[in-house]
Amino acid sequence: MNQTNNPKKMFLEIVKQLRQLIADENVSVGGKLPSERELAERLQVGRSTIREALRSLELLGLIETRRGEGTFLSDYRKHRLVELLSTFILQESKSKEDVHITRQALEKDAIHTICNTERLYRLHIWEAFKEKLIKEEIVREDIIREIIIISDNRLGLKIWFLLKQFAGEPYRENMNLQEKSLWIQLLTSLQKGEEHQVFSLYYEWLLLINRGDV
Amino acid sequence: MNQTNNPKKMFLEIVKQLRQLIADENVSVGGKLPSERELAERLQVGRSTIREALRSLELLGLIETRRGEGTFLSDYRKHRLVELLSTFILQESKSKEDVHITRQALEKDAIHTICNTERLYRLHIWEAFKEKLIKEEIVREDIIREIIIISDNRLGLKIWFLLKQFAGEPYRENMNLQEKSLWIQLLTSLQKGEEHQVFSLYYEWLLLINRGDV
DNA sequence: TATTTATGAGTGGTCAGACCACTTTGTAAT
DNA sequence: ATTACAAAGTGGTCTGACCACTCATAAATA
Repeated sequence: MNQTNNPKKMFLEIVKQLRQLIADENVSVGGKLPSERELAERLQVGRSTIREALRSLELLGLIETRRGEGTFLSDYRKHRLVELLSTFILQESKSKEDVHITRQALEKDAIHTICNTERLYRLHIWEAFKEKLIKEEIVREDIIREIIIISDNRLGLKIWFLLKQFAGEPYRENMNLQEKSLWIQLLTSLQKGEEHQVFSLYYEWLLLINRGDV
Repeated sequence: MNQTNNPKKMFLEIVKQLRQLIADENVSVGGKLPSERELAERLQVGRSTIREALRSLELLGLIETRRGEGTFLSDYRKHRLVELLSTFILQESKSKEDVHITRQALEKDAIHTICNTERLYRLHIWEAFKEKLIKEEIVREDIIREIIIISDNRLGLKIWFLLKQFAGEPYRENMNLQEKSLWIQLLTSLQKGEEHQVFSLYYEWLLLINRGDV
């Protein structure tokens, strides 16, 4: 008969009302929500229904609960978009190559961004890694992460971080002399904003670390 | 004392176990999950705990429940992540900008890939849209999606699709003459593999559609 | 026999009450 | 004034009980 055979899903209604309540009472980030028992009474539903709604929001990372204390509105910047994305969507396209490509897309974009807009910060990269690079112990991850951080795309950083984990990349290996040399050149060019040269070196690096696999 | 004072969150554990169960028993899209009462017994927890986990997944749109019938695994493409998070999160402009940037990174990477490797398929793009573009009704989304599809990065496509929804972009608007003209040029260049020219036009297009905002 | 109707088992939806574990706070003993 | 203890408040979980609904089966009917 009707397209949605469930005209009412109480717990969904509660989710909506909770949002309303948060807005109305101006609950700020970190602020405390009414207790489950109080909410049950105020919204005229059973406590279990309230809990179903709260647990849903908790899975999304929108609220935080602490036993014995209460329920708190969490920083919405801590949402789990990416995590949930990876959990439920990334599984389908297990293709390792897709992960590679996507991750590299983010890396390249960060490089592009830095070369074209962030003159001030380009210095930081080189300064931050100069000594470590020349001396010894440093892993690729630290450099690349820093590059993406400086490009100031937090969402991209999150996704990149996940993809890195997911692919089980050899990102934590120590670099040999050849690779270090390459990175020194790359960072030098990056500092100068020589985009073309940076990408040239980046691709050279990709060939170097993928000398066997993929 | 400890940073995470909640070592166990049963309902989160159940969410995990449900995923495992779905994988183990090879429940396919549209397939039926065990009843709540059976799950409670099998996983050795109360029915209310099972329900909290199921309701969380339902809010995400990952499962579908029908009273009197049961619980079913729903098409993952129907998930609600985007709507939900956008209502809570997207108020912050920086997030929105991050979404823009990340999405564009994927688009640019697809263009790059096509220009450099997919000689054979470049023809398809032009052929596929030639008539529609010149004639009339076509939305941006169709073209860009096709480009990413041809670049053959399925993961990138999924993420792009999500970000597009998330940002509520004007992707479904019809294009005016100026925009169409731009795309015709762009696709022509793309077909020839003239990367530099394609990017030039791409950036021109970005300026065009963002002529007011961002 | 074929069709309709009634029944009951199974399922999700909701509620109420009971504990438990934990935190905070206030009070009483020192 | 400090410490120790008790009580209240909170989330976490379980149990049992209904309700509303769907579906398969059996019974009654044509």
